[in-house]
Amino acid sequence: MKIGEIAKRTGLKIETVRFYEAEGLVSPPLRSGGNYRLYDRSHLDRLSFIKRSRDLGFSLDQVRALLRLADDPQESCAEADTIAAVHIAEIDRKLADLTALRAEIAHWGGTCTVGTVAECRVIDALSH
Amino acid sequence: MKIGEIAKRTGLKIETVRFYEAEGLVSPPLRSGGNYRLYDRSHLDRLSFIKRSRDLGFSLDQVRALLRLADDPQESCAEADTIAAVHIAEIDRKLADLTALRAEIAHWGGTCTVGTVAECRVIDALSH
DNA sequence: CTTGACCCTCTAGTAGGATGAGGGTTCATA
DNA sequence: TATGAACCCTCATCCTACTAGAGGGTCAAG
Repeated sequence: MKIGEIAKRTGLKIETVRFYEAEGLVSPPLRSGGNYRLYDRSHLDRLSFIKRSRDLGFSLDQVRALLRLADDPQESCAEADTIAAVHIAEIDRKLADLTALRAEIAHWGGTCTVGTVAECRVIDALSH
Repeated sequence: MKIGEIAKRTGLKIETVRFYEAEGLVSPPLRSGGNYRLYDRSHLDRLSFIKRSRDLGFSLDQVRALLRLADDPQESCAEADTIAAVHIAEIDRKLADLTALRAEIAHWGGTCTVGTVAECRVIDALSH
């Protein structure tokens, strides 16, 4: 299949598929006579794996490591577990940060649409 | 005061202070005979405002808009309210995303440190 | 033979800085 | 007077993970 179809099937953009190839995350596919990339099932699997990992918030470096592991089924699962655990910890930290942020901004009280900036709670909160 | 001191007082890095100047968020300060930047109280206030806004997650473009408003106290508060409301909505969206993510990853079950990649729940979940 | 959909490479841009090279300044101390 | 440490300067390059655009080639249908 050509790049447009694999993009549609994986949910990636065409440019992103090419980008992943340039980054070495997928091997360069064969080319047609007209120099078009021709993908097969294994590319589809690999790109889907990447897409899914990215959707779950793993960084490209983490994806790289996960792919390396997935490529070698004899390898121990420990490293994959560690990557997942680190990622969960990151998510929890971000959740805590955002929750605190939301609380702080919400604490400013409702809107104050009627007044001028001079009495604006938003500007005031940022100034001190 | 020189850039090192204002950086320490605002909690910004020296490079970031210079970056904000290059971006037009703060006006260029006076220079000493030796070409050092010399800041005064107004710079300190402005940079603190920026730092606080950034810490609360506003983008530099949002900060720019907030600064413009803060500079003109006669202006209506409505725009500042809108910026804050948009930001809260963004935070809520991110919170929802991260919560869903966390649930999905947690759903993989605990770790599987003992096995090989072939039976690894992490790799398996990413493959399908 | 042309039109439109698709594909190619290469370059540059995005946010918000971080890092480093290669220098100049200031001030206290030897 | 020299010198060393701490501070400052500009300019260029790098980071993540793409995205957009220029300028062109390919292919099938009508």
